[in-house]
Amino acid sequence: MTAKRPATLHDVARLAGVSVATASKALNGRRHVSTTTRADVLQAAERLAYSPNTLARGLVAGRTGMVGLLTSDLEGRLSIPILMGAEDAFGADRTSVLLCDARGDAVREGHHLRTLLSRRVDGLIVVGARPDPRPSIGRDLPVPVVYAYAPSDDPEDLSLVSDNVAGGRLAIRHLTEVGRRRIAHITGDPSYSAAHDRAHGARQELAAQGLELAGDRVYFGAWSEEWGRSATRMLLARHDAIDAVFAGSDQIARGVIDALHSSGLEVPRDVAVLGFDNWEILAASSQPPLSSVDMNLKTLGRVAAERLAAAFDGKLGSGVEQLPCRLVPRESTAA
Amino acid sequence: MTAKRPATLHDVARLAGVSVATASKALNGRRHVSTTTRADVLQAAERLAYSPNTLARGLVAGRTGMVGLLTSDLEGRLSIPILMGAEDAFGADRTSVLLCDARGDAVREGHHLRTLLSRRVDGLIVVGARPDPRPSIGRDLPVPVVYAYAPSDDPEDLSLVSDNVAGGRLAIRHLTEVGRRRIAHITGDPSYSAAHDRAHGARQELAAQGLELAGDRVYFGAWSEEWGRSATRMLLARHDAIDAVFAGSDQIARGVIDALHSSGLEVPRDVAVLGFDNWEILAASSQPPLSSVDMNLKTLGRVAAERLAAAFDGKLGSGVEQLPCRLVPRESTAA
DNA sequence: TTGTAGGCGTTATCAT
DNA sequence: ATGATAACGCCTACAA
Repeated sequence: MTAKRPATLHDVARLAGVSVATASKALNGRRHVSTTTRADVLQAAERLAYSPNTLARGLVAGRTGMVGLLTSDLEGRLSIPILMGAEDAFGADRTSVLLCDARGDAVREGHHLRTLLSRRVDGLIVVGARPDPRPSIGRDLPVPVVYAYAPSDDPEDLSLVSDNVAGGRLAIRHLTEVGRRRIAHITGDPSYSAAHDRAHGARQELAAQGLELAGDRVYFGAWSEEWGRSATRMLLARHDAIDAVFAGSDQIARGVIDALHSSGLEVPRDVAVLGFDNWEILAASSQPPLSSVDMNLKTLGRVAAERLAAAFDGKLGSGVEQLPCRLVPRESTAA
Repeated sequence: MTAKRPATLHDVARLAGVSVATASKALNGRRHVSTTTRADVLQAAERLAYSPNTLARGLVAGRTGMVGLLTSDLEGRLSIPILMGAEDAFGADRTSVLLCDARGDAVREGHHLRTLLSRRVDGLIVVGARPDPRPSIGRDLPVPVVYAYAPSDDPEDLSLVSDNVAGGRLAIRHLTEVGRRRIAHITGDPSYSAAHDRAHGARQELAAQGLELAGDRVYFGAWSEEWGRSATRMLLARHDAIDAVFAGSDQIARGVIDALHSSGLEVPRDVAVLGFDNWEILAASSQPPLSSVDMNLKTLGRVAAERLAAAFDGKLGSGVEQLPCRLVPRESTAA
């Protein structure tokens, strides 16, 4: 409620009747402190509710224990899992995350970048809004930078992305494992490289199994339910014997399910539907619950943190590192 | 990429051939510095790409320019808008936000709290996962605390919440304005005070207009699509002449729409449907797009920041402050 | 107008 | 085992 100045090491030392140096050692568990002295100091700290000033500590250590998370993801759908993964990897007590939302605005991003650097963050994680290459935030920054989800367009930077090709393969493998053979692929905006990568992976796996893509082609369109619905209608109008749809996103998948139901088809009995993103709120509450490919964003965050931590002492790698996706089966593809 | 030590004020001063004190004054625009000296210093700073160390500055100023955002909201649906509002109010360059996710774990929350305090944040915003009173994080904290979305159970704390009663009234007013008279209310888990508040507001406004709740009672259940569906079926089984449903959440609303469609009813022609939360991803991609009551979370964040800023010099208020909701009309309630 | 000196809270070095 | 003391980078009296 009110403002009483927090106790300093000085206060603790004085109360314990020792010097600040001794108090510091005692509190940090360093050697060369007698057991009794240590106890005295600890007790004094306790009494004063002493909490070390991390700022001052950082000043001398040359490390702040903070990393910046620079995102353009307006809803937090990407940045929150990534943040959680990073927190897990760092250990929340040693490293805190400063979250800055650039809201897709380059000016604001530059602004946040300067602020973060002036706060002397130990490292930076840059999260893009879409999984395509994005402009690098610069080469000669004083701290290591890891790009997550959206890779940097500078090959010298280190980027961590989901392996969308493998994700596409994974999707088809799952559908064939549950016995489907006539699989169509409805996906989103063809200007997204991720759409092509997933489609490419799907084709690879189909070919490997001697199957062909149902519906004659990949249905590119938009990342929306509406596109899922209309593409499905187009697909059904061909009167192909479809028994599964691999959708490029969960939103599309919901549209697909919707259109299938409208046509009197049952999911998964007549047609299995598989989504992508595993956006919990959409996938779990879908009717039936939607199987989906999860991009392991939390792992992405964890690995980003690990790479940063490694870079704190040593050097950072470069290039694009692909991380595997994971399949989350629910009822929409039940056997 | 690599680690070259950032320039310090010392470096700038040396390059400009002045003392650090003069350099400091020049850079901070203080008086008693000759024009030429100032120019020299600025130029030196420019050449060295000098960026002041905010930590060191905070150490002497006694203010860090950081606030902690302690959340339990796993998806960021609440905390991200609140964070954005806070950023707007503070001005992102003066104040940064440390986001910590307690993941609904009291131990982790205490941990984060200690970390934030030891980082000497200037203030704290606590965001709960559900809009019911939550345990206070403590009375005698050294910094001002504002609770957002979920109020503190300690009346001495300052809490900012959405006015759910007014939200309920708003919902009914909108539905009657588009000509509906037989309005039912399907809402979520009755253990949520927000469910009762919204229902209460709805009843108030209905009474004020001389109307009665259709369906005989408020349908409490769960915050899920599934409940929306089954409640709607129950409702329709009564063969009342419903012409609108006010749903307690967007998820419920989607279930309602789904069940209405299954019964051959058209939205909004036969039955208008209004949601609550205005969760963009759900509301906008619904079929038809869902009108919804928005809790103005961004405003909540902005006001939280304002209250904190006011508390930095002066004292913080207490009690629960209710902020108005806003209606976002889409097609599901079109006239 | 400019520079010197002290202090913010901590840690680390080096005497004692 | 303990305690001065010097950093860390910055700001601000106060002196010159």
